[in-house]
Amino acid sequence: MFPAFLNEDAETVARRLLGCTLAREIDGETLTVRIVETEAYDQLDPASHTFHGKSERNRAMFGPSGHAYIYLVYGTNLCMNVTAFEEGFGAGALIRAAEPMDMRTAEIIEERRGGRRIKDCLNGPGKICKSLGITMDLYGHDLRTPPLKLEAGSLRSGERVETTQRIGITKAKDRPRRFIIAGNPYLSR
DNA sequence: CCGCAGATTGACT
DNA sequence: GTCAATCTGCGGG
Repeated sequence: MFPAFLNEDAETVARRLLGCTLAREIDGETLTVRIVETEAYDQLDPASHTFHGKSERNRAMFGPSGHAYIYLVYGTNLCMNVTAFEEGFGAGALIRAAEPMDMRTAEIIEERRGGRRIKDCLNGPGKICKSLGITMDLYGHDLRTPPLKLEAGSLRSGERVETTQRIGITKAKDRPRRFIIAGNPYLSR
């Protein structure tokens, strides 16, 4: 089932994406991972790409919710956001870390990443895109449809959400807009 | 184990 | 020209 809360504000979406899954179809296989770390960004936030308004690069963030906003950072890394809120307002949640849902997914990712251990393949936004083969081809992709589908999910018993400062940014660093499943082994850093 | 610098593209307060 | 929502490899202890 596709999540029903994506029209909410960025913080709510980021928080509620924890436990949801992403199913990526690639090379005849389906890789399924579960989101364990996110960050909220929106138009009112100095650290957001949408802070200074719409541009060619960020236009997906201003579109309807539930689509992929993908961007290049540091010239070498791609990162993916799930767009949030309503069309016209630039908001989304950066997917920062995930865990594999099954052994097969873990094995294929390790192979795709040249034998690197699975625990070092999904613990960072750039690594997720690389491990799942997410490229600019999927810019603006509707996450209801293959080859990249977002599915609703929830926390398991005993799991709880923790809120912290964001990571890797220089502006508005202090804002507590990072959400994690506390203690999960696949968190970044 | 740790810390640091290089990579490499595109947007533009 | 500067700097970015990062990753990786390398060198030192």
